[in-house]
Amino acid sequence: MVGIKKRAHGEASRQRILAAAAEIAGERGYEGTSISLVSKCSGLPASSIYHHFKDKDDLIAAVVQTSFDRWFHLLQEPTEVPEEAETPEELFQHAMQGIGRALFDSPDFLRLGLMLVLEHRPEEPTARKDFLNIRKTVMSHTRIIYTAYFTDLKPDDIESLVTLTLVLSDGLFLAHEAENLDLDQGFGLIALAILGTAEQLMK
Amino acid sequence: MVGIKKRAHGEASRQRILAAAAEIAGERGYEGTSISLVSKCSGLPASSIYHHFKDKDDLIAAVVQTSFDRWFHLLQEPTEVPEEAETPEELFQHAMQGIGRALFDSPDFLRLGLMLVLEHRPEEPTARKDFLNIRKTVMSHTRIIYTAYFTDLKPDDIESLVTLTLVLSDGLFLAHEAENLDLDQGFGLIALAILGTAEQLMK
DNA sequence: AACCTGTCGTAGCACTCACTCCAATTCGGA
DNA sequence: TCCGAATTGGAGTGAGTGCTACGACAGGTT
Repeated sequence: MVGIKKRAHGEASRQRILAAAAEIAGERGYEGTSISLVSKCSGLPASSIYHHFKDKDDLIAAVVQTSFDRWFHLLQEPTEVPEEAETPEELFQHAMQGIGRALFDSPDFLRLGLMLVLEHRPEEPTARKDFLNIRKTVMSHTRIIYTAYFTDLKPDDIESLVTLTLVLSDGLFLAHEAENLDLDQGFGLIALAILGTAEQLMK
Repeated sequence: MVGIKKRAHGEASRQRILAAAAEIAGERGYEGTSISLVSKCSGLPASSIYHHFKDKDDLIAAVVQTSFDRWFHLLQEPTEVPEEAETPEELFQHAMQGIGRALFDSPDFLRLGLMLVLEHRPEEPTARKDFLNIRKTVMSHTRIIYTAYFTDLKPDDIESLVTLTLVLSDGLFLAHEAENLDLDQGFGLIALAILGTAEQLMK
C-alpha cells in the first residue's frame, strides 16, 4: 500500500471524458450535451462515463469545477511586472488584459456557467450552484484588490465597482461571442469604464 | 373576398402557442423546449403547432421576433418627460432606467437571444441570426442617440460607447439572473459608467 | 497459482424527442 | 345547403435520451 496506482487508463480516461464533455457542453448547453455524444467524442462507452461520474448532472458540475480550477491556478501564477515604468492607469489596464486573456483561454466554465445562469429550469443543476459560488469567490478576490487599489473609495462604492466589474466581464464575453469584438480592445474599454466610474463615484 | 377572416381559433391559437413557447424557451433554452411541453402548456396538440409553424426552429425564431417587436413598440411610445428640471446627468439616468424597465418587462427575447448567442452549435438556429440582427438595430438606434447627446465625442469614441452600452446591458441582465441585483440601482450604475467612460474618452 | 479490484464492451431498459399522417371537425362563402 | 379550406384530434414514426446490468479482461497483490 505504497500509493494508489492507476489501473489501465483510469485517470487518463476521466480526463478524456471531461475534455469531451467540456467541448460539447460549451457548444450546446446542458440539454444539448448527450451522454452518447460525449461517449462518441471521447471514444469511451457510456458505461465508462457512468463509472467515473455519478450521472449527467455530476459530469457537468465536474466540467465547470475543473475548468475554473485551471483558470484560477493560472491567475495565481506570478504576475509578470511590466519592465517600463507606467502610470497607474496603464498598469491597471495591463492587469485587466492579463486576467481577460487568461479567462478567454479556458472559457469553458464561463460559457457553460453563463448558460446555466440564464436557464432556470425547475430543478437546477449542481453546476449552476457551483458556478454561483465561483462567482462569489471571484467577487471577494476582486473586492480585496479594489480595496487596496482605490483607497479613496468607501466600501459601498467599492462594492458597486466590484459588481460593475462582473457585469462588464460577462457582457464582454457575450459581445465577444455575438460579434467579433477584439478582446484586448474590449478589456481596455472596460478598464477605462471602471476607472471612469471610480472617478464619478469619488465626486 | 373582402378580407381574410379567421376560422375557428386560428390566430388566437397561434398566440397561445407563441406564449407557451416563449415561457418555456425563456426558462429552458433551445434544446430544453420540447414540442410536447409546448403542446401541453398551450393546450393544443402537436399537429396544431406544426400547422402554424414550419418546425421547431421556425417556432423559436417567431418567439424571438414577437417578443422583440413588442419591446420595440413599447420604446417608440412617447417618452414621458420628467416634470421638474433636472441636470443632464439625471435625465440620462432617467432615460436609461426607462429603457431598462421596458427591457426587463418583456425579457423573453433577450434571455432566449443571449442563450442562443452562447450556444454555437454546428447548424445555428434561425433565431440566433435574427437576434444578432436585432442587436444591430438596437446598436444603430443607440448610435443616433449618443451622437446627439455626446456632441464632443469623435465617431470612434461614440462607437466605443455604443459597444460599452450593449456590454453593460447584457452583463446587467446576467447579473440580475445570477444573484438578486436591484434593477434601478443597476441601471443607475451603468448610466454612471457610461458617463464616466465618456469623460475618460474626452481626455 | 488464485484472487481481487478497477475499467471497458455489449446489449438493452423505459422513456422522450421532433415530426407526420390522416380522419374528424369547424367554419366562411357560394 | 353543400363545398372546401382552416384547424384540431390522436395515434404513430424512427431515432435518440439517460441510465443500468452484466460479463470480459486487465493489472497488481498474496
